[in-house]
Amino acid sequence: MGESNARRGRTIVTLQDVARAAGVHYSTVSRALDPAAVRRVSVDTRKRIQAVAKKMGYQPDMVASGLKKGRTQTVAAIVADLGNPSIAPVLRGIANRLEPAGFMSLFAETQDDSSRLERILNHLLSRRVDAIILTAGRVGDVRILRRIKGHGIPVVLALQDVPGIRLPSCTNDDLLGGTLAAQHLLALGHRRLAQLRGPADVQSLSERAEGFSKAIAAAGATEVVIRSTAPRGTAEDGRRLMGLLLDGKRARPTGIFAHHDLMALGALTVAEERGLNCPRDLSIIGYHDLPSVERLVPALTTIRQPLEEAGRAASEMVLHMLNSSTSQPASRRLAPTLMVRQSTGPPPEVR
Amino acid sequence: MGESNARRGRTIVTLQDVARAAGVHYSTVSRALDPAAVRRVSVDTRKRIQAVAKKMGYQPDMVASGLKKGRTQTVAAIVADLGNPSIAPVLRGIANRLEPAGFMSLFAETQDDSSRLERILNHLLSRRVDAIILTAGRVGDVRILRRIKGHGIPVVLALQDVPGIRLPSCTNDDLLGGTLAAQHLLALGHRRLAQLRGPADVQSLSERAEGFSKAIAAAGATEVVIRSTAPRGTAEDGRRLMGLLLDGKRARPTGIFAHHDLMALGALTVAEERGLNCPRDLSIIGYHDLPSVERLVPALTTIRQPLEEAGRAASEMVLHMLNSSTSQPASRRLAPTLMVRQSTGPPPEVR
DNA sequence: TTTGGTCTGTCAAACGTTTGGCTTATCCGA
DNA sequence: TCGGATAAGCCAAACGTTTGACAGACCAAA
Repeated sequence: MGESNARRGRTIVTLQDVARAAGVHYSTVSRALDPAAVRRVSVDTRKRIQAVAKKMGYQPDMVASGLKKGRTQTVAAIVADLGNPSIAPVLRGIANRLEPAGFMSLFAETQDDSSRLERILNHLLSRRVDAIILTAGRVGDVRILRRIKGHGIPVVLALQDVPGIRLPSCTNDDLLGGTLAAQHLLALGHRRLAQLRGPADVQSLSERAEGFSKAIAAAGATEVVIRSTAPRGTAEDGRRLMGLLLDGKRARPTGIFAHHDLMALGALTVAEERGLNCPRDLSIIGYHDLPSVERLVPALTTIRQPLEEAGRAASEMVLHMLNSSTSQPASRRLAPTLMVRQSTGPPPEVR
Repeated sequence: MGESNARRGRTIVTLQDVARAAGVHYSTVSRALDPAAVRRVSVDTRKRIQAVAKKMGYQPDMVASGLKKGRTQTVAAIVADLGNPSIAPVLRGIANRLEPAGFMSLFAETQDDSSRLERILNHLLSRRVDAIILTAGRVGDVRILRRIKGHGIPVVLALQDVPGIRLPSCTNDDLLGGTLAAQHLLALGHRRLAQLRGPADVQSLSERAEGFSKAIAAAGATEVVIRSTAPRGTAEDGRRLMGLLLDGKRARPTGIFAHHDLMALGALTVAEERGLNCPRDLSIIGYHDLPSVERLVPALTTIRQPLEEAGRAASEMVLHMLNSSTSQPASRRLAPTLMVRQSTGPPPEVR
């Protein structure tokens, strides 16, 4: 044995090696390098051993340590689609929060495939990751999650909720997002408003719609409703819905809330094509604050979600659960913020 | 001991447990479950053990296995910036190629921070990943890479090259990309061409420029060169450079090659602002084929890089190196393809 | 009956840590 | 000088696998 190391030319320095070089037992080396085990080794042997270890380039073997301790100082975040632009900031938030706490974050992608999710989870469990963060996926399989939860390691959700199982989660407050959009337009003086909806079966989107509609109703303004086939939330949908809206027989609304920046973009181009100026003739507000929309002409007013914060918050929950295995932390809803730019302004009748 | 498992309520089923239930020695269970160890256990005990293992929900412990075998069936891919839209397809290519070969892919992000890269590499090594793929990062620190390479595990580069160390890599042929752009415009009849350059210190970008210029020179056409301060490759840069180009005293070029789709977008808006129609008055070609540019008006002609293919190719190299530890595989350059859409057409003088 | 060979399966030693318990050595006060 | 406390470090048993060596059973050939 040890063959494979030798064959591959690895030069693994073990506790044994350091111990031999320092003239002590290897358990002493282990303790000398473990900040928690102070008092078991005198200050100067500790110093000496540390020096030797450093000189020899000793790196603790997390695999061996993991086997013994049952923990590996690793947290995995699983996402459905790495191409989703909302994801990178969340993962960054996770890594940046977890690293100072002594945990490495590793990421895996399910590609929206439930069987792949299962394989990933099995692998991670068998690699003894200390916790798992599931973020922004349509996770159909509650059964799998139940098994993981039963396994005893912390599982928290970020940017999503899974019905049918009680897991701490950290989501964006889409109700508030819709409300903010409405309040902004109302405050500018708009009285006829409309929304370009995304897919209704996504919970966060129906919350956006609800928040928007309620705020309008509360202010006594009117909402023009578009009847249409189910949208998917793309720029094309934005064009299509905006077309329907402008073709409608009712008085044209002046304030438009698109459920996604891309839809807002589509709507903007249609408006321009028809000779309507934004924000002079109508105001458009998007959702997500995609990286590019700030630099559009006109720069898009939109709702920004605190994505890094979501990752951080999820990590806090993980750390909490790792420390006190008893209580499950409460789920959190994060408040989005309104980014006011050039695509919204007072309606024509006010000026 | 075993405390931590119990305390956390984990129910880890070990070989021992299965062996007890099946009434055999645990090493027999190990062999019964190892497809490579056929012939060491009779076909019916094997069947029986497999059934018991399945019923008990046995999952092999990769940590223990990793400790014993020195391998963990895991490959890590390290990226600089997960927000880069080119990255997700590469990672997908990696995961999809490696999974059928029995390896799990895990991802980590350096956030373009060299010290973080070092921490990540140390962690991964000490977790005994079997290979590392570095993709699309500005990796300054050759020293670190040398150490990893000396460690004996396969390291391959995807979408980047690191000068100063010989590592197998898998990059896009930007020279060819530039050539394709030029040839397309020349074939349409354009004789006055220009490029909107990205940062010159990025090797791939200077290759694009070189491929473009050489093809033009070879065809005897003229290239209008823009003098400007260093661009960063954004939409603003596109606007700025296009502005300079249109303000120039020389005859306006009709074929424009932008080094990045975003620059092409910026250029397009400037052209429209000045009343120039694309593709009637001038043709614009971008680079990258970002997800959105297909649905622009006009849809952008651009160069697509085979990103998934890059991930796959890098994975092939890894597998090759894992199997035959002797030879280092040859680096590969992948050919980009031209995506012809509506933003290019024959120049005015030809029609 | 012995010899030799194939099949199955058991034994036990690793892999590199962590950690409770134990053995010394040292020091202090009586 | 002695008993006892404390400090410092050694010992060895885990953790859950993998795997070479070995043992017993069975069969065929001699």
